[in-house]
Amino acid sequence: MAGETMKDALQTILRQAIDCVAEEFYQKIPQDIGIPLSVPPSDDLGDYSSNVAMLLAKLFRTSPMRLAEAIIRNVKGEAGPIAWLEVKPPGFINIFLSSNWWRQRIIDVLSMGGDYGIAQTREPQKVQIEFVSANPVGPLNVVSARAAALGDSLANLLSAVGHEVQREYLINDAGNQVTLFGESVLSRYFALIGHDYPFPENGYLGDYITDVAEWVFNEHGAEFEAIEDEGVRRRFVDISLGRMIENQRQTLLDYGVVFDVWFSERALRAKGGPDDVKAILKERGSLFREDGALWFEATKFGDKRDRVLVKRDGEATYLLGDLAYHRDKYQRGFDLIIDILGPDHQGQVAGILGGIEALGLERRKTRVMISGHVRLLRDGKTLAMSKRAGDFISMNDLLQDVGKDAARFFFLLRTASAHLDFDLDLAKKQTPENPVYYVQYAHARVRSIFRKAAELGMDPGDLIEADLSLLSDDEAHIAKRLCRFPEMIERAASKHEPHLVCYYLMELAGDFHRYYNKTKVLTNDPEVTSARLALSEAVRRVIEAGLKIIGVSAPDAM
RNA sequence: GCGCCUGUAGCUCAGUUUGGAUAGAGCAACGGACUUCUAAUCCGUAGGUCGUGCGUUCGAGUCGCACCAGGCGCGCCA
Repeated sequence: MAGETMKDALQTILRQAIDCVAEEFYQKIPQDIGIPLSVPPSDDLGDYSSNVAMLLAKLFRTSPMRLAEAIIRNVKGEAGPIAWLEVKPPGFINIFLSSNWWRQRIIDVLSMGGDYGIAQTREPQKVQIEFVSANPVGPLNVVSARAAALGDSLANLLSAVGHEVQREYLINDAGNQVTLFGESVLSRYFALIGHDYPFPENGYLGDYITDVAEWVFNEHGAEFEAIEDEGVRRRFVDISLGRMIENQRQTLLDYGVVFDVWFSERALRAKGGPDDVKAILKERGSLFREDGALWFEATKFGDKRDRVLVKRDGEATYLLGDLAYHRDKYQRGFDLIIDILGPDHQGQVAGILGGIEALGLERRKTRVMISGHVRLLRDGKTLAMSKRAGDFISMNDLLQDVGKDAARFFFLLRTASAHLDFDLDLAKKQTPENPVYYVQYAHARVRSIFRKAAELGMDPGDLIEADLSLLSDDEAHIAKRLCRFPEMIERAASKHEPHLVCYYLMELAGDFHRYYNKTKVLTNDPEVTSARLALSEAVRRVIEAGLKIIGVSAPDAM
């Protein structure tokens, strides 16, 4: 069923039935009606359920119950997976799939290998996701860690449903903060080579500045002594900056995140990006001068106030650079541009989107997501952090402390925009309170069963050949969950909500843990054992696939 | 003041996009299960004015309006 989920199939079947009923009632139904399908609250209400009769009753001038009855009379599903249908007041159509059909789906999982849940969408899009994009003047912090988990998982999800995804990191390598960073490092560096150099006002105080200075000194010695020379100074700053960027890249790599493009803002400026934006906006009549500054008439494009693009001193503002950047993205031909911004950037969203529109670009191609605040808790208390003073928990510290798997999983446990309390003690605990281990343990348990089987000299044979009809209804219930994996992936991808993956995995792991405690997989009956091993292996593969999407490892043993 | 986010069990949160059936999970509490493929697990008990009010609807945690509470953002900073 590559590319088509169970839901799609059922919708088609219902649609056909409704068309038949429409003829019966001499009614035309609009083409664009959707057929809502949901999973009912309990198993005795069916495997899927639709309220479509309640929605169409008025149109058909009949009661929801009568319409629902008429629809199920017209369902032709003899050969299909539908076992029977029921109508329940006030007009639900409940669909029961045959238990045997569910069991057979285990084969799908096993035969599709790592591709289970990976479907081709109807319209593959070229998508760009830009995230993290932290200033290269310091180590990444925990907010970046959250954005990284979010962006990378979302990218994985969108790829999984067939989009072509590019991960991009914008390097803010132009501007004041870079100068300030350079001066800060320079001061430490000069101390190392035995000279005085004033530490800049509002300079960066963190230890990492000294680390960078030491690194430069170790690599290049006193080579930058002649700092008065503009060329020497520029090289010093570039080298220091490069070191910092490399540091960030390494941290992200440790986190399992690899960017396809590292986009330099400086290069964009050199290409004249900001000038082009000014020219276009001027031509379109969206600029004006006031108080010696150049303004963009953002209020005409949905912003609540106008925005400065070029300051009185001739310097470009952040917004101008960002508009140039977005224009560049549009020129690169993406169908969808996703920006994941930190919570402190929410104030500029209206300006960016307004500017995009003012440039004559399709505003709706850009989707801005705000990744929420992160508050770290230790011993039940909030950790205060100050970046300028260099007193904060970096992303590196976090990875050292709780590890990549716990960090990524915890960040995805909340919806993207909500504030998040990250309990460092909990994330470290190797106890059932910690959901990461719960899921990983289920995976390791399956591996363990197979190890045991081998130890006992059992030959499970080719699992695809297993006689799945030997499985019980309890086991079919797990197969149902497996079938919903592709639906969940599609939903998570289209809604841009990677956290759904975590919740699905916790439920599937729960199913398996319960099963494991209740049922022995390895038995004296080779046929039953094979069938149970097939189910277990299918569970393992789905857990592995789900964990892969959120960038968490699937251990063989714990 | 304006904008964004949040308010669901003692705690941390799903569920709100597209209204639907007895509102879910984990933790904490209490009581149980290890001669067993890993007890990092499982079984059971208990726990709720879905912030408040009004409205729309056959039906509202979900939609609309108003209000209350908390967080954040509102620069010719990035």
